[in-house]
Amino acid sequence: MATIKDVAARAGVSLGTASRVLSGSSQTSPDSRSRVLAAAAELQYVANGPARALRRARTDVLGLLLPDIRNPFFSELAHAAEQEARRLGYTVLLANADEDRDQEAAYLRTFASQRIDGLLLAPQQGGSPELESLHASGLPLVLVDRAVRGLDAPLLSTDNAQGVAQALAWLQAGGHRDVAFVGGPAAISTGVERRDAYLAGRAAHGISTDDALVDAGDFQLGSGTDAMLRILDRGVRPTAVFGADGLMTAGAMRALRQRLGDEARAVEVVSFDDLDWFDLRSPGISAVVNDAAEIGRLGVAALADVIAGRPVASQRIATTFVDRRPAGGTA
Amino acid sequence: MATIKDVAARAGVSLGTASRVLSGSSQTSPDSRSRVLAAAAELQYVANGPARALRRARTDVLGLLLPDIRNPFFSELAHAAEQEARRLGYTVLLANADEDRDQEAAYLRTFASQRIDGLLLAPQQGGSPELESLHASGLPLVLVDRAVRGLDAPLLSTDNAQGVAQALAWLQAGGHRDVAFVGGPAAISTGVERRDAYLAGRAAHGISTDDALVDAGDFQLGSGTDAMLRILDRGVRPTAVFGADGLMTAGAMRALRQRLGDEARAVEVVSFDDLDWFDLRSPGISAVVNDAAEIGRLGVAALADVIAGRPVASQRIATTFVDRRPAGGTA
DNA sequence: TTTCCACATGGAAACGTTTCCACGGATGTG
DNA sequence: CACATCCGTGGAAACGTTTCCATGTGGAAA
Repeated sequence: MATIKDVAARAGVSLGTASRVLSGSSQTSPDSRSRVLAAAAELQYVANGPARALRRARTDVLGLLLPDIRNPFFSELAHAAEQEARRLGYTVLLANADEDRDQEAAYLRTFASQRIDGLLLAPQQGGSPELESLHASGLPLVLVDRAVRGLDAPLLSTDNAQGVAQALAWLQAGGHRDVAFVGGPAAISTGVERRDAYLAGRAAHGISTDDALVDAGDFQLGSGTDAMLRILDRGVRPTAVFGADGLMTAGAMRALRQRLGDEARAVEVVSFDDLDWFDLRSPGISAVVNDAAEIGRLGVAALADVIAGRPVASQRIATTFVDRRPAGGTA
Repeated sequence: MATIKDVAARAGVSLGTASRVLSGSSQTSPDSRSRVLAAAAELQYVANGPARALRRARTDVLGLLLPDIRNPFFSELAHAAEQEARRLGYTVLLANADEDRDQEAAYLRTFASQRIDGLLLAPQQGGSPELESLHASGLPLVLVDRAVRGLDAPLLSTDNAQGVAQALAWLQAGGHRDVAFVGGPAAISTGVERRDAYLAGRAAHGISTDDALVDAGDFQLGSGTDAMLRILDRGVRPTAVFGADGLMTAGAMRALRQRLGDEARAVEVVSFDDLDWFDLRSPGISAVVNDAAEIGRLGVAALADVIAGRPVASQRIATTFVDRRPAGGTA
């Protein structure tokens, strides 16, 4: 593999000059410039990233650490973040914590060792010593989707209260009293915020406050099934279901079908997060639209600001709502 | 940020000894060992990855370049690949080509510059100069899911012919004659293989050979809708649809609903790729199960073998089939 | 013509590791 | 007791860049 030294030799210039041409950092004569470029092309020169990173003390790499890449919300977020990072000249190192604190900690160590320029993180519950020390070390850090108690970093998150209010209004318009709520983990900020907003708002929207109708999962599909089964097995018979994320809503539908068979279709469904296929089922599934792409984009932009030393504020992203109730309603 | 030099000084040993302790490469006395470890802990020493990579000429990083991370097939593959890589001591650098050749080429350059130890690639159509030269440079390379003409690298892919045969058998059992086929791109090997197997096998399974029933997309959801709309607008009226991947199948269903409304439910659907929610729709969507996780796992294992210089052979992964036709059939 | 400045260049230091080499002391064998 | 061996260590080179500093050459200004 050719080094810059080989390129310099072939071009008949010094190593320093070759570097100046190749990195474009400083003025060079048109003559040496063209000779170096030609030599580099002939030798198929590719700069050695680690060497460059070592010397410049930056890598132009951003870390993106997500809880679950198979969750469409996060894969969409990752996609948008990557596009934006690319636009800003960064490469993204994507890692998947699998909703597991140890794995998150392990990746944080890896990132620290790789000397990434900044980290975009959708954290696990409660932080970790690794996260503390990474932040304490001054690594530019931006949180997305979820907050960490006691960690002072900019956060880009959904306006959960707004989204829940939209869902509640929709439930009320449908005349529902017995609504099953499949919430998220009590240890994750989005779980808490959505649950609290729901519990606080339900009475005002004419919804039963019977807590037998409420259960929770961990934002993964199977847990939504389990939670809904627990609810149904308490003997209640909801006329609508509200899931705190897209995957758990899907899981809850599976539970409904298991217990109620074809009658499951009579139960109206609303989800926090809109998935691709929610319009394909009949009747359609209404949803709070949680703009993952926007969060990813803004997150990377904010991270770039932090890296550049510009001030950055936390931000709530507004939700919209898509009503897929068949004309005529249910009630 | 503390360096190994600081650690050595604090422990009262030479730089070389500190390195030997920290990297565990060579014997050290218990005494210096404990002193170095203590010093490292006190200083919160984190090894500088780029420096290490520069010196050792390896990074312990694998590249994973996928066409579309939002496609559940690939996000599942990525997840499994990452787990396996982690198990083998590698970090994964994940990148998303977005079904775009230029972006793929750009990432290949980035990977080359980062000096990754190996690349797991689900390529775009027809390769690229960047891919050629990367492979020519001796970078360990394993392909997943898709082949590249003229590129001699191990390939782990689905047994597309088998999967199509399973779908054909199912269609025949359902008594279908007019079957719409939404194929993949003619430039991608999986697209070609599935289409060829279907076209070659349909007559023997009692399926119409009218090519008005056949169209193609690009493996993304919207393209499935478009293809299906084209088919329907030719005036044919299929009793079943076969989609060449999960997303396009979903897209085709959207088209059916647009054109046929509630009667769309009478059209039976079978998909190459099983998605999470195919059992939730009624009637259920039958599917060829394409084991993305297995491909990801085996791909990384194969890549590790290539890196270690062990011989590696291409491999076809068998498909299974899940029949979700309601008892009693349709015919 | 002389002085000065700008600018392109060559050489060398520096980034933080790993690893080679040589040395010294302790251990074991004859 | 003498010699060979082994093992842990210190010192230094090397990895491939970027960047600082000094030098020389050109042209512009006086």
